[in-house]
Amino acid sequence: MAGNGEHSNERHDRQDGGVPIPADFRVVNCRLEAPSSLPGNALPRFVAAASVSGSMKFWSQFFIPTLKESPADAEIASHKLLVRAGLVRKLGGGLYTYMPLGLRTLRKISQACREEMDAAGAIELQMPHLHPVEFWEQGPRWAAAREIMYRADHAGDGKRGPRDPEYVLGPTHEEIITPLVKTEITSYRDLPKNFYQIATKFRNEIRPRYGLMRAREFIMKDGYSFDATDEGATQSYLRMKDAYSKFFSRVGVKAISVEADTGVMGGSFSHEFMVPAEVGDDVVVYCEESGYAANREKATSGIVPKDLADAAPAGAVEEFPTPGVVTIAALEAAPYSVPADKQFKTLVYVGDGNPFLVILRGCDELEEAKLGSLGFTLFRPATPEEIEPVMGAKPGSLGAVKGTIKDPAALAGIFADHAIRLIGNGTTGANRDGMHLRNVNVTRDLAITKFGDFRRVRVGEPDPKSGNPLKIARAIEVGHVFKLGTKYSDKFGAVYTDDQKQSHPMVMGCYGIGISRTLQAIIEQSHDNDGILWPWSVAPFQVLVCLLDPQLPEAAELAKKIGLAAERAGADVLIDDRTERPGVKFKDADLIGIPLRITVGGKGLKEGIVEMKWRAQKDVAKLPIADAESKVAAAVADASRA
RNA sequence: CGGGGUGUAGCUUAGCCUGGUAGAGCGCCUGGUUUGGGACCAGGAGGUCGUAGGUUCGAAUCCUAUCGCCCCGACCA
Repeated sequence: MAGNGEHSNERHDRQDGGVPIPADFRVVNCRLEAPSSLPGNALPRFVAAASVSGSMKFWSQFFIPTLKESPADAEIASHKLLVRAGLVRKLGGGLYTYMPLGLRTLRKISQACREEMDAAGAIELQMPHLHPVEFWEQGPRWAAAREIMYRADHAGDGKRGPRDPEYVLGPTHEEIITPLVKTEITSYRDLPKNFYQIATKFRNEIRPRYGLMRAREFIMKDGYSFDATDEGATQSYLRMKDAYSKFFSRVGVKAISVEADTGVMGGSFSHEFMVPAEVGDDVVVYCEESGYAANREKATSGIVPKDLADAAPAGAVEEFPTPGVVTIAALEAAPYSVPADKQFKTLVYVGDGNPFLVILRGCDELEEAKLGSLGFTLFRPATPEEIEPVMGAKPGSLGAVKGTIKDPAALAGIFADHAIRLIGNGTTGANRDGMHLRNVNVTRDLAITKFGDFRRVRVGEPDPKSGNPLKIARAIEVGHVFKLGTKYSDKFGAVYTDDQKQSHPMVMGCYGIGISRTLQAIIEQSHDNDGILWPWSVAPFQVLVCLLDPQLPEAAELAKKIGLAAERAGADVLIDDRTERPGVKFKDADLIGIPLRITVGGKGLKEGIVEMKWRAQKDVAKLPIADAESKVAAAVADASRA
């Protein structure tokens, strides 16, 4: 390239047949050095860029910045290890650079995912990250989705002009793939189809934390299936669920699938893949005996017998004064002494602008996610200012007894948890401050719009299947399969024509795997006090040749030969050729967690041996030098087969 | 968005309460002694104490604002 900025004035000047340079691009003092002027060891090398494996790497020429101490902002083991082992570095809250070592594992996870998706019949494509906002505005969930979306306007002078296009950064891609399929697929002959991509997603997490666990920018495999029939969609769904199980076991993650919240979509269903972990921010309810497992947002229990008969009224409703009593606990105490499970809890929510009531037992907690089944697009707890004009009293004295609500016409509904039928006759607020009602009978006195399951399940309650006590554990969600139905295809008009010339909406499913989150989940699930224990399948390198005396030519030569033997056997090999003391090398080796370590040193050479040690095991095998290459190759072959 | 905390060298941090012009460990550089589980000795570089105001003779320290980060809650894959 010419060494001045003259051509910056020429529109679309071509540089050496390369890309055109826009007229406003100014080249200042730009000079490219000829490759021959580079020092010999800096000559560019061309290797298969997309390949995870490749020629073995030498630590001294690679880049693995390990740390002795954990960063101050890391709370959990996997986050600390990610940073200490040099896998990631933080740019800002919820934003991480994948360092060379971390990128290798990330690629292996992606590749395993890709292979399982392909094997299950899914087809890879790649959609833009930058979405014209109209696609979202036309979609069925713009109001809710915009809360987590980033806007991406042209930076320019810092303001978006009225005629500038407006973009958002994609948090997921239903709104993009559905219009695509609508225009490209119109016949039943082209169905079913299942598309996926592995791509970065952007979500404005209210509170990013735990490193890659909850990030603003993260890598996700997202897939979307399109079927002609509901039955076909179920088949697609089950095929994906099966592929997910294969994927997680392949990358060494013990994930369990649980029933998940389906939100506003009646008739659809959903499973999440969960990794049990102390630090998980999801909660799983399960029963080992029956195999029942569900996200707590969705979980039900069998505390209400199916054959429960409604209680007969215990007497006339009676108002009694309760000055200052505004909590369940206060009414439980003397002198009232009403047990919490004999109280009605009346909550006021606002759904799409209209207040509605939720009635629970006093001893139960609302599981807010379950309100999603009521069909509101957005809902939230009502404020005290909103409550009083409708109910006639402040929170603490509320109830749903017929005739006591000040403005019942304002309510969008009164929704009751099934468990209130266990109360039969109980106590509730009178909708007059300082007053409650007793002898309130569920059937006689309450005008329930609809019964449903709204309460949060507690540990030890009977499993809905077997009746055994339910257990509860924290978990990390790493995958989610969702049968969507026609929510998006209806909205975007993604229809096909069947063999009777009839038009139908396609039946969709969507499927996500948190690739970067899985990376961290593996570490969270597989580490010890010294560092990471990588599963063979995703280890950034599988064999580490620990060369203790790189200055000894025969040691260095042997290390290289063993490394090559391991590589020929199918392993990715790292040779630690740094001039560090042995202690440092061993500590680093344990920290970065390469599964198989071969130690080559002057001391061993004198004995005529090298050492072979698995990261996950304590014992060290001494291999005669003559056997070293074949023994290592055999170990690699064994591990690769497992 | 509410509550709490915190910001000092690349990393981990002391000093702050009680104002007097910044100290350690790790890492890094130089030299030497070492060399099979994070060596030792000597020397060295590196900090406008997040930023902006204010109080004061004097501010890392006190006050105000602001930004970042962390924790709890709400919310969310």
